[in-house]
Amino acid sequence: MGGIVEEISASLAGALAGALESARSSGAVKVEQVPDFTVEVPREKDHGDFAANLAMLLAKPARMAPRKIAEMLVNNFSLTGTWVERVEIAGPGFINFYLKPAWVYEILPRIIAQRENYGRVDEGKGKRVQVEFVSANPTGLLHMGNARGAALGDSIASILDFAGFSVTREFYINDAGNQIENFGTSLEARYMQLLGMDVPFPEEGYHGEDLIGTVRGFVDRNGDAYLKAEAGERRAALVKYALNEKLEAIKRALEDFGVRYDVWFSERFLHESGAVGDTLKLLREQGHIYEHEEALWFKASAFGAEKDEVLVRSNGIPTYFATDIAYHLNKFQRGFERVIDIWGADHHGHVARMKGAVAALGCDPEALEVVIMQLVRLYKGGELVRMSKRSGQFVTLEELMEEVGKDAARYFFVMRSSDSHLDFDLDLARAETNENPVYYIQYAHARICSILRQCKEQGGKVPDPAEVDFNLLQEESEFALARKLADFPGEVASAAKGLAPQRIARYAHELAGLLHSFYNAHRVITADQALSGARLVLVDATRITLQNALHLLGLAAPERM
RNA sequence: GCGCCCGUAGCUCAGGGGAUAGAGCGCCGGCCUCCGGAGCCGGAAGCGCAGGUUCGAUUCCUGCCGGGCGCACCA
Repeated sequence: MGGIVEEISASLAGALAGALESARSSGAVKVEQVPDFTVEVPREKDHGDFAANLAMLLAKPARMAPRKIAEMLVNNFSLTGTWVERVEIAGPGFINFYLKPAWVYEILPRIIAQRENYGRVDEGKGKRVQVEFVSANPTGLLHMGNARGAALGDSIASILDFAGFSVTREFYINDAGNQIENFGTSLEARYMQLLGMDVPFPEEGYHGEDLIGTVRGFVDRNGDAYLKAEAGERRAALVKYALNEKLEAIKRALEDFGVRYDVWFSERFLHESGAVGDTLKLLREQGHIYEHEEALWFKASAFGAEKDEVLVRSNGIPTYFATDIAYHLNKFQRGFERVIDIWGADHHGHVARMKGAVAALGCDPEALEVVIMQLVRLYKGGELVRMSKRSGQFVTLEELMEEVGKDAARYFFVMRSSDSHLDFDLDLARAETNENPVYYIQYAHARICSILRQCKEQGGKVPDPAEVDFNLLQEESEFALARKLADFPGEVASAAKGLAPQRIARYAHELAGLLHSFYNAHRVITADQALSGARLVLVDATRITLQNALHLLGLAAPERM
C-alpha cells in the first residue's frame, strides 16, 4: 500500500544516505550523523521530479560549502536500477532528480487493479478511533453549524477509514439534564396554550416554531388528558414524545445528508447506569475534587485549565461537564485509542478542562483530539441571519439541502479548513448553483463516463493495462494527469494526518481541472487503436480516482448530469 | 483584561522552513462542422506591521494592529 511517489522518494532517500556513507568512509565528508533530510517534490517543474535538501543540512556539521557536498554525494550516487535520468545540483545546494517520464505511468495499472481501493494507505494500522460529531440537542432541528459539523465529521471519519484506521462514528444524544427540564417547561407552555389557556412562555425556553407543531401532534393523540395530570407527569409525557420525534427527524436529516452513525449514545444511560456517580467517585478518590460553597469542584487548574470547574451544583445536580467526563471515560473504556470530538468554536473553552479531566482519570490527554470548527455565518439577502434555537430563527439542514442540494452543501462545508470562518451566502449558493465547484468535479466524472459509454457503443472497451504501451502518452497534459493521479495516496495520508478533508476537496478539484484540460486538447477515441487504448486506461484511472475522492467527501459520482 | 482561532489577489479562501506563493468568483481578450461549452486557452492583481531564530521565513517565535469566539453552580 502507499503511493508510487512515496516509494520513489523513499528509495532516493535511501540511495542518498548510501552515497553519504561511501563519501564518509572515503573520508571525503566528515560528519557524525546523517541529518533528518527530505526528498520532496519541488513546487517548480524546472527543479526536477524530486529534490533533496541533504547537502544544505550537511553544510554546517561538515563545514563545507553545500554545493560542494552535493557534488560529492552525486558522485557517489548510482543511477542504475532507478528511474533517475539525470541529477542536477541547483540553487543553494539542492540535489534535483529528473526521472524518465514513464515512471508516472506505472501508476495506471495499479489504479485499474485497485479500483475503489486506490488511495488506501495504512497510516492507521487498524488503530481504533472514534469520531463523535454533531451531537445536537434533540430539542429542535439541525442548523447550519450542525450541518458543517456533519459534513466535516463524516468526511474525517471516511478519510481515517481510508487511511487504515478502524473508525466508529458516534452521536451523543443530550437527552438528560438541565436543558431537558427547560425543554419540558417549554413544551408544557405550548401544550397549555394550544388548549386555550393563557399561560406565559418561559423566557429562557425553546422558542422554535417547530415545537408548536410537535405539541400539536401530541394533542392530536392525547387531547387534554394531561391537562389535569400532575405537572411532573405531564412534562415527562411531553418530553418523551417530543424527544422521540425530534431525534427521528435528526436521524432522517442526517441520513439524507449521507451521514450514517455506528452508535447513538444516550446521555441518560450515563445517569441511569451510575456511570456519572462512579466517575465522580473515581475523581474524588484521586483527590481531584474539593467542596466550595456547597458545590463540588474539579481541580481543572491543576491540569492546565484556566480555572476550576463545578461538577455538582449546590442543589445536588451534576453539571453537563460532570456527565461529559463520564462519557469520555466510557469512550476510553470501550477501547478507543484515539477519541476525536468535533466541536463548534463556541465550545473551545471546554477543551482544556476536558483534556484535564481525561488526564485526571489516568487516560492520555493526547488521545483526545478536539477539532474546533469556526462558526458558520449565514447570509440571506445580504444580511446576517442570526441562528439560535432559543430565538427560533435558523435555517435547517433540510432547508439547506432543498436550496442548494446535498452535494453542493457538503462540498461547501468541507472545502475550507475547519478553523476558518464560513460565510454561507444562501442567495449566492442558490443563484450560482451551476458555478459551484462540486459540479465542476462531478462533470469531469460524468464526462469520462460518457467517453466510456461511447467506446462501448462502438464495440470497444478499456484494454487490459498489461497490453498497453504507455510510452504512447507523450502529451504534456497526459503526463500531468497521470502525475496527479499518483499523488492521491499521499493526499489521503496528509488529509488523515491533519484531519483535513479540505485537502481532498482541493485535490479533486485540481484533478478535474487536469482532466478537462486534457479533454479539450486531445481526443480519447481515435482511429489510432494503440493510442486510444492507452488514453482509455488513463481516463478510466482518472474516473476511479475522482470517484474515490468524491466518496471520501460523501459526494455522488454521477455517470450523467 | 485573559485564553483560543484567523489576517494571503477586488471578493471568498487554499497552501506552507526552501529556489518563480495557488484556486474559484469578478474583470479583460480568445476557442467547438470534433468523445457532453456545466468545458478550454491567455491577461492584470497578493503573504496586516515590526523585530527574532535560520544557510534560507509568507510558513516557526515575540510584540503590535485588525476581526471572530470563549472566560456561568448554561450546554
